Amino acid sequence: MSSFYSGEPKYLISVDCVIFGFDKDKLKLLLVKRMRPPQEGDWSLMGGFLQKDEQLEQAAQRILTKWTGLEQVFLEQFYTFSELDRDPGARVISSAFYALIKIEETDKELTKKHNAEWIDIDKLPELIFDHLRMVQMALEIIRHKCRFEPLGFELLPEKFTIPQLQKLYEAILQRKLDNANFRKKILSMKILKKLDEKDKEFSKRGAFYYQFDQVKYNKLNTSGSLFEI
Amino acid sequence: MSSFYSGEPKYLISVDCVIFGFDKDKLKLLLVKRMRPPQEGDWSLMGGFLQKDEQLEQAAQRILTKWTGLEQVFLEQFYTFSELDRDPGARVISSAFYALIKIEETDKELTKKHNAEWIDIDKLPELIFDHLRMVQMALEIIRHKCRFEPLGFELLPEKFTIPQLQKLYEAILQRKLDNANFRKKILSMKILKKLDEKDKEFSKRGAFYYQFDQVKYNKLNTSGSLFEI
DNA sequence: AGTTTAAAGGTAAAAATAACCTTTATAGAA
DNA sequence: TTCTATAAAGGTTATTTTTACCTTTAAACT
Repeated sequence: MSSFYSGEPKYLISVDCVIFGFDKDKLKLLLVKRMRPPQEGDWSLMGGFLQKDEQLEQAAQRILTKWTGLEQVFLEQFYTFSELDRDPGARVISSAFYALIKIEETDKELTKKHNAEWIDIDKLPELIFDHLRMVQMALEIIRHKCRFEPLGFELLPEKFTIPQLQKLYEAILQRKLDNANFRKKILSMKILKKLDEKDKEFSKRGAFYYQFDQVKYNKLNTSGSLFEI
Repeated sequence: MSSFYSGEPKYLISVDCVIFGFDKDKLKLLLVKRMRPPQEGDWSLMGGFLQKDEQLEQAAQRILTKWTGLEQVFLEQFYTFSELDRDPGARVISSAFYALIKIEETDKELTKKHNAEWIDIDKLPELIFDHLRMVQMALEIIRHKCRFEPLGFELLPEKFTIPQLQKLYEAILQRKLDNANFRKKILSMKILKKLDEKDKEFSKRGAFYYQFDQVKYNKLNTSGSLFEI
């Protein structure tokens, strides 16, 4: 049956991952200093070639795990790049994914071992190939998407405070939000579970910890009304 | 330099196009009855293999032109499908695009010659491979996207009436809209140019024709305020 | 001239948003 | 022990937006 396709060209396919994290009120990106040619010493996203027994999503997961130790994280394909000369080494079609992860859950040893570093989103170094374009496209998408889907919680620890959540949205959306109105809005959705424990790191009074309630969110979502910041 | 990549597997890459049109108040899809194996006689999206000298976007445009005669239309990549057995004939990675086109501008001869037909979106036949999944994903995306970007105008003739535009949005969003409120909203954006010509096909009074004003839209867009239905 | 119909314009209640102000809990200083 | 400073959290009000629904209008056809 494959004879119908004989004669058609074949291509190398790679997967590149734009990995976002949040730390100290800043949106960060996990980048790696290439330890091997081509362009040894330059910064790049983490990537790898699609293997015969896997699909793109699995390859992306494999790469993410290799660099962070994490499994089961928010990981989505967003575009496949195919410019003829995007990789000067060969014609490589690259499917790009973005991941939103909780930095504190990553395997620091692994990150260090692979020469990867968390870089502030507005202090990016030069990146190889079309990786900067990938980052920009991913940013644009999550900036839009975070307003309609509960992405924010993917970047925070299991337990977080409302002010922390607000800081995260301010970092993603690049603008100040009114704290009273933000609190009202997020609490009115009834998708957070209040814990009776406080975080006193940032204030004397302390801020209550909350947890995202996936079950309540699913109900909200299927009932038609939707999450919106 | 390509020696760094030697030993990595290569794949067939195809492009599939989900082509949307709008006619008689119905959202439609251009589908084709396969004239050659595999699965001869079955319905499918229009597709083709990525050629050596082109990138995915160009391949999609080539395929679109082949079946409709159109160039310069709204065409966007939305996902790359890579399930191991998605095509029983061989391992084929397929990048899927959706197109929004004005049916009346298509080359009817060409469509007919290639055995393609416009099918009502809620009367879809069985589709080969994972093409139904592609259609569903594309639908989901344009349903969301049409609320924030002026996609609608891509599906209507250059000149259209407000009631026509409303019918289109009702078809995409699958719900009735209040005609007075719809009119107010769309006109308040000031992105339409009123012509002094009426369409009297659907009412005795007749409805004024309007044109989408891309320049005004760009101003609206860059000035921060945004299109929203 | 009267009837019918969709287009187009208008209005008022309700809901959501935005701006801003007040109170509260607590650590650390006085 | 009391005072002070600060961020958290709650409250108030004006403004804007949305929603539902009603009225008028233009033109074809009786």
